[in-house]
Amino acid sequence: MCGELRASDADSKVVLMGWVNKRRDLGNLIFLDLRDRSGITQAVITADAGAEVHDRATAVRSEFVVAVIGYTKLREPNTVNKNIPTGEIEVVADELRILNDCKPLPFSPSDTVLANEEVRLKYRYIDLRRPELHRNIELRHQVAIAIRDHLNAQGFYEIETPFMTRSTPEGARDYLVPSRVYPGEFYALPQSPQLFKQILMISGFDKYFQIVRCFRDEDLRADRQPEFTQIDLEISFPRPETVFRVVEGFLKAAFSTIGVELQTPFPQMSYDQAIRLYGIDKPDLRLPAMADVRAAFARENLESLHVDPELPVLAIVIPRVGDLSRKERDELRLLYPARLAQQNIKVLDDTRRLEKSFPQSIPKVRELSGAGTEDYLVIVAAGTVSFGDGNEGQKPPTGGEVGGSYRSGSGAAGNVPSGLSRLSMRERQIFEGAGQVRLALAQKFADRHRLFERKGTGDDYKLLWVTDFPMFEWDETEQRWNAAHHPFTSPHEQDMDKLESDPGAVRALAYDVVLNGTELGSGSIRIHRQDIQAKIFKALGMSPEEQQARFGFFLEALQYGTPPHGGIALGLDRIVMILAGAESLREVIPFPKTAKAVDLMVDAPTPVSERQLKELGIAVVGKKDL
RNA sequence: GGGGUCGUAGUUCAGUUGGUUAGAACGCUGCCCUGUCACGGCAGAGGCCGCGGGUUCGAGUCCCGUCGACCCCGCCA
Repeated sequence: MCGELRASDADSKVVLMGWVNKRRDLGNLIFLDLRDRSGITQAVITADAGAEVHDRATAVRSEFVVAVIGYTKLREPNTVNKNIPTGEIEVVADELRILNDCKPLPFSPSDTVLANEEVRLKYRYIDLRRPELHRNIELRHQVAIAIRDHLNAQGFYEIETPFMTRSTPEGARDYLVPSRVYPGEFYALPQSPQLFKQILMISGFDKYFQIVRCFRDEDLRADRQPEFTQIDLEISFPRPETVFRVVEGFLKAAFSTIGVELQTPFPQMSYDQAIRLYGIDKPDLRLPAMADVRAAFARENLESLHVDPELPVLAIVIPRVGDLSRKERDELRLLYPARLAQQNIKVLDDTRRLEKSFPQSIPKVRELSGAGTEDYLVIVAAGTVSFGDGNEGQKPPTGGEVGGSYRSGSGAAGNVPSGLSRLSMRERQIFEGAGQVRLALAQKFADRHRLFERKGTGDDYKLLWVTDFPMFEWDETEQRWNAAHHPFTSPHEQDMDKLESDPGAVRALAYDVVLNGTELGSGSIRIHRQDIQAKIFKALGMSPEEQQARFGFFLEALQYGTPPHGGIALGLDRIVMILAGAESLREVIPFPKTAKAVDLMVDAPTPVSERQLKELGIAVVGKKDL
């Protein structure tokens, strides 16, 4: 093939077939760069090949499909091309056959500057010829194979589940498929095979996996497509660690396809710790953690800064950025979340001025946060005075003495095993606000701190498990508790008694695997007992009728000998994206959709004929008047 | 649903304060060229300035609307 010939192959007869990547016509001497999926080889057409071959070579253009018959020749030392693996050799053509011509292209796979993504997506088949996309698709294949091999070796069965099904309990909107046989009724495409895999456990297939397409009708992002691929698995009789070891095993196998050796087991961190140290539930461990530096300041100092001394004062350290000018800092503020002002959260970014005002404090801050003098230091803290608005649910209490806002008192009892008090709403806002500032800064100064650069070692990839997620989240608009993961997630045994008294304190046996600040996958130990399931539904405020209507079949199944079970699902697209070093999922999916869920190549979705609609019993209403 | 960036030749881009003939590079067409690899040289073709409206003597440029691509928030494990 085109990318395989080396100096050792000199002087052999070869036939190369491929696309003309580039033609260089020097008159009586013509070079063709021949490309196939393995790479590029230069073919030479000299006068010796005869007039007919020469004429054909003259007629050739970019992306013609040709066959070159000839022999391999070592290049003269001064004509070797060091930029390509086949550069020491070339194929001297005796014969050239044009297998197919090619119209002038909207853009060329060999272009160094990429065309607009709209054009690339419309002519996806041309864009896909680019070696970079070829590499990504190959990588995807290799990763999938490595995972299959690993799971197969561990005794997992790959089992398919239906695409035409009914809604599963994830919270996203469904893609619906109308039924001709039952007009007015619909299948739903699975958001995940969640219930089917749990049923498989009930059926005794105690190790299941599937590399499977999932569908969610939600707004898209660079790392979200409406259809995406999950590595889905479920195990009977597991502890969370059972699942962790399996995932670590196949990720290790997947990463070894790019020559990276991962250290296992991955570190673990509770959700609570993640919020406190990183202000987010998917921490990027490549960057330093935040530190509460309240102790570095005297209470009066904080008060003089209008900072609430009862709440965390968080130092964010961005290494090797150095000091910033006033102008730079002003520009940075635009990057901070607008919410901070509404929530009355202060960002103190003028360290020099702080140092002047509080000469003893800043060295202590540096000590507590580990910030060197080369590093950029920002402090995020809760403001005491609300300027005008600040109306965000709980106003900071007026008056001098400021307690934590509601709920923080109850947490001090120490009922959380980590020994930390439970986060109040206000504390959460501060941690999360600081976490966002931290990420914004890290992104902005990536080329200065250089922590995102790849060295090609396992250090480039910081993986961890985040555990002990809260079981429920409070839904402000609906004024009720929602399942944070899904309603079949098992609570911690120690927290069972709080299901009714204090749902917000119940921790779930749920876990995420996180890589460099990206959530790769999410799973849990499931509920296998019907009585506990009923309690959860009750805590969620779901009536028995509603339970029956949505999950009746499953609740029934639970009662027929369900083993303890649990599992996880990981986003294959995201894994490959990170391994490929790509910025977008579209770079690792052969036929992706746009941010508005349109396939520009086939032009989908489209309206359908009245006849088709009628047969399905569907009438379209609310078409935009045009 | 909200915010931002962008839309000019096949492609990537430039286009001054609103001014008369809208430019460049690559690609394309023709000619020349035996060591190129971003080949080189000469000549040429190629434009609904996304679309619709407005302001103006005059709009690629200003205003309003609309469509599309991308990024972010909301939403989504």
